[in-house]
Amino acid sequence: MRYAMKAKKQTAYHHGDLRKSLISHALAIVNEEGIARLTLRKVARQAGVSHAAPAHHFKDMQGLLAAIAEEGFEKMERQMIAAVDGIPGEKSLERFKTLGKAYISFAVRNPADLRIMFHPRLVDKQPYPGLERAATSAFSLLTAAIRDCQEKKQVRAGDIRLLSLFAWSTVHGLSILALDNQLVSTGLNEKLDDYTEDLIDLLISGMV
Amino acid sequence: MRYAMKAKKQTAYHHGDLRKSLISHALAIVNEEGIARLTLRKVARQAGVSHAAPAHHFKDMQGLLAAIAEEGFEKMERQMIAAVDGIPGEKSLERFKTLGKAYISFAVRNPADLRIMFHPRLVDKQPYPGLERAATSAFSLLTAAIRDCQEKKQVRAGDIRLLSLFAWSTVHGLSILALDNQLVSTGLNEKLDDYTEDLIDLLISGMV
DNA sequence: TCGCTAAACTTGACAATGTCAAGATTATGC
DNA sequence: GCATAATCTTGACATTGTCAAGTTTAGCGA
Repeated sequence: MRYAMKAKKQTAYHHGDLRKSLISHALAIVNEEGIARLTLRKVARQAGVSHAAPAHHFKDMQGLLAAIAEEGFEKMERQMIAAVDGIPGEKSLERFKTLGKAYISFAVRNPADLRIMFHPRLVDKQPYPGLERAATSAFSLLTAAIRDCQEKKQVRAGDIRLLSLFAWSTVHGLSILALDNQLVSTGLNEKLDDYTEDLIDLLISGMV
Repeated sequence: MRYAMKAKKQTAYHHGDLRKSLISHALAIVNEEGIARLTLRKVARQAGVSHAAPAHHFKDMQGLLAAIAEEGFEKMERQMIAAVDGIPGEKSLERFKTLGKAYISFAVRNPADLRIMFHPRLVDKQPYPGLERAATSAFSLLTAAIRDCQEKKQVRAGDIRLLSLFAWSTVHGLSILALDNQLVSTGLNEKLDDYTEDLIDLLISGMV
């Protein structure tokens, strides 16, 4: 259905588009059972394929995670770009604010992606140049937006790295806390959107 | 050596203080090899004990993690309290700032603890009331400090939960990024202390 | 269309792991 | 000093990640 074009070529032996199938099944597992229960063999099983099949697309578990993370950063970047699409260039602060909200929005709506994107086993991205590129590229959206605000005097001057770090920490911190359900006990989860809005206002008032 | 008192009672069969030993070996493993390589059997091996021994102190892997996390939150809280110890009560903002720095300092100096404290498998703390208490208690230090600042008009009025969330997100976000070495590529790791200082100043300037 | 090479996938095996049940050893309180 | 509980061991089982070697299929040039 989803891979109709390839499905015609599909046989009992060749899957059609196993790579995509494995990735989407892996994401489903992480979403439904948590990342602790993600297993190479389970992914293979759900894709209807032998337990060693994934190794031919991703060398090992880490390879699978890296591939998912890379696509995750790309998805996030696309959504961030789409979010600021209609906003005119002179409204720098508005664009920055929207980027931050898009980051959190992506995190909350795609918890599985975020978990894998920041998985402990992927801290060292050097073995995966594609992943490294994707992560850097997404992050540089924030940096560029802040620099733009600085140039238009809408944000205080100063070390761009410090300001980026501040913004990233805040936005990433809220994301992690939110999708860890660390907020459930505080009753914030329901009004997350409101809080996100207010939080970013606080963030900005620290930067101007 | 370390457990000299108990060591006298130690025999070939009974360890002496296996619980503490297991915890410290687990932390060492996470520090040296990363949390992905933490294994119940390895911990048992390093403690010089059979592979099933840990089960008698912690029901399972999750139980071990919960115990370590609980002690981690307690350690963090103690260090945060110690950090503000000499600061007079009227310097509310100074106290809050110091708490934030202590949080990050603890995170960076005890990466293994922090990783376990916020381990995905411990998101649901309900099965571990001690852990839940310890976590809540540590977090409430921040909240109380902010409330105190509000009462002394050193921080803007408003929803205390929002401000706490903001502070926690920022501080926790920087901690996570720092100990994930997510900052290595930006070259910030060396000057982390300076950046921490500046970051919290930004944080506060968003809150006043 | 044939045939060959490489890609895609399977089968089988191995060591390691978490966890359980049952047994052995030691400490402790009465 | 003895019963009982706490502490630890032994052995076993299903499951996992990862190889190595074999099987099936696709793509492609002649």
